[in-house]
Amino acid sequence: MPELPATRERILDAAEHAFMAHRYEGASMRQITGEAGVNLAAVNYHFGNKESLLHAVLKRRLDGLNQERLRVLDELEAAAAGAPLKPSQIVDAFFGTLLRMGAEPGGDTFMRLLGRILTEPAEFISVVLAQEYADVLERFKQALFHALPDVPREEIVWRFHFMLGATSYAIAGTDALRLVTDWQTEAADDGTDRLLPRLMSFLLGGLRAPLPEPPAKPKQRSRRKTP
Amino acid sequence: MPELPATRERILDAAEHAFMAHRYEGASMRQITGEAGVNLAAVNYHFGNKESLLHAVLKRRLDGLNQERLRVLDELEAAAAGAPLKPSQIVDAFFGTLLRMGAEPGGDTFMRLLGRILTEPAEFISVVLAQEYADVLERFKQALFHALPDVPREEIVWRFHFMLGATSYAIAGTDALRLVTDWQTEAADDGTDRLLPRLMSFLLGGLRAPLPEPPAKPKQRSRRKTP
DNA sequence: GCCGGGGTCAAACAACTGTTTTAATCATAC
DNA sequence: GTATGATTAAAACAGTTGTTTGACCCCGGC
Repeated sequence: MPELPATRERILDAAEHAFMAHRYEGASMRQITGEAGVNLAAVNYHFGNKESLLHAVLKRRLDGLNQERLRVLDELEAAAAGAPLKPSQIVDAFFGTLLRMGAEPGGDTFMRLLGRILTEPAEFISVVLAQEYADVLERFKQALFHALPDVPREEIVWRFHFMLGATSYAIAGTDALRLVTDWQTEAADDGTDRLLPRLMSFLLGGLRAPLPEPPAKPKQRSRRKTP
Repeated sequence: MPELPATRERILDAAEHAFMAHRYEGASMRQITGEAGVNLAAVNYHFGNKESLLHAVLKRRLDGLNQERLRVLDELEAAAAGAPLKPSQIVDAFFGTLLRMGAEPGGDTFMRLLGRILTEPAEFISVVLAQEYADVLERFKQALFHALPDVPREEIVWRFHFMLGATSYAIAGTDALRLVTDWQTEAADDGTDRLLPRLMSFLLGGLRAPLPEPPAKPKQRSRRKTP
């Protein structure tokens, strides 16, 4: 193969960093191309437009991440031989694989980018992520359904949603919420190796929490809320 | 008092909606003033600049919310007479009060705005929220410290962080993650009255989860990770 | 030699950004 | 009535945005 075009990768790296630092709309093409050391028109030449650039940035890492997630899940299910998995195994295969990717060189900036981009209101991002995530999310949902047969599926979907939110904040709001919670004295710079077990125990505790009382039947307890 | 200037409130309402829909940088002054039906220069006349407008939008609701949160906490602590509160009481006073504010007319758009704005990388927003949140967050942290005396304080701070993330996603990502998790069939439009008990049980489960094993001592298990 | 095309470059494009300016309008006080 | 201060109006401000243009370079094939 001929020498790989270095500018494409440099644009992707710079864009990943800029999108992480300033979000999609806040990161300008001139910032990205300036940081990459390439011409302004290079990104339009190689990627078409800004949207496709973000798509390429996400796809570059998400492909590998989701492949790895499915591989781990396949391995677990093969070892279980039909028996339902433990919830902790599934949660670790999904969220643990994500967080461990942050330990790789350069993976931390992408993790923070991912955490921030999930709340973007731009529609095309959601569409991209839906395409990227659809199959793997379905697989993990089914695995959780089998692992927790006595929990209503609707409840599992909700809790999966909550777990996504907690994880996203944990990796994205590293500096945003540091101001809010002002814990500069405690637990500031002890990397992600401590974050992983903390987050995992929180997620599992939430996932296996006792079910909320069925809401629409107020005949058991007649507790009225501030009438 | 003279007739309250209607344009100020209309600007605030329109800005709240626009900031919720397009975030801070994505919402333009012309969108806001156009939606409010006022002149473009009106916002600069009444608020100075765009940053101060966002500050006013947040302050208008956060003041009442935090006052209510502190009031509920005061009431609980007065009723307990020195005894530590139950964690569920504290969590409900903080997050339940927030979610119940979403049930008020117009409160839902602000809740979604709040959930999205917390991950903004712009510094001044974090500064504003730090000023706004500092005292109430400290009060609730202390309450949790007393309620969970055998849990390390560092761990409580982390889990408070996780709870913030899960809540933020639950209220902000109503449409963003609906695409990802494609649950259009299930639990789409049964308002926030069902969300509250679901989220509360998840948060409490995560808050009271068993502590993670102390991480920095790898002499117990010699499991090496993919050498 | 020359030709062709992938890649880079500076420059300009139209559209949009937040903000300011200046004039016009309004209600109220004298 | 006029004067006064607060609000609104249209227009222009300087700057940035993403994208496009057309010339330019370089390198392998003929």
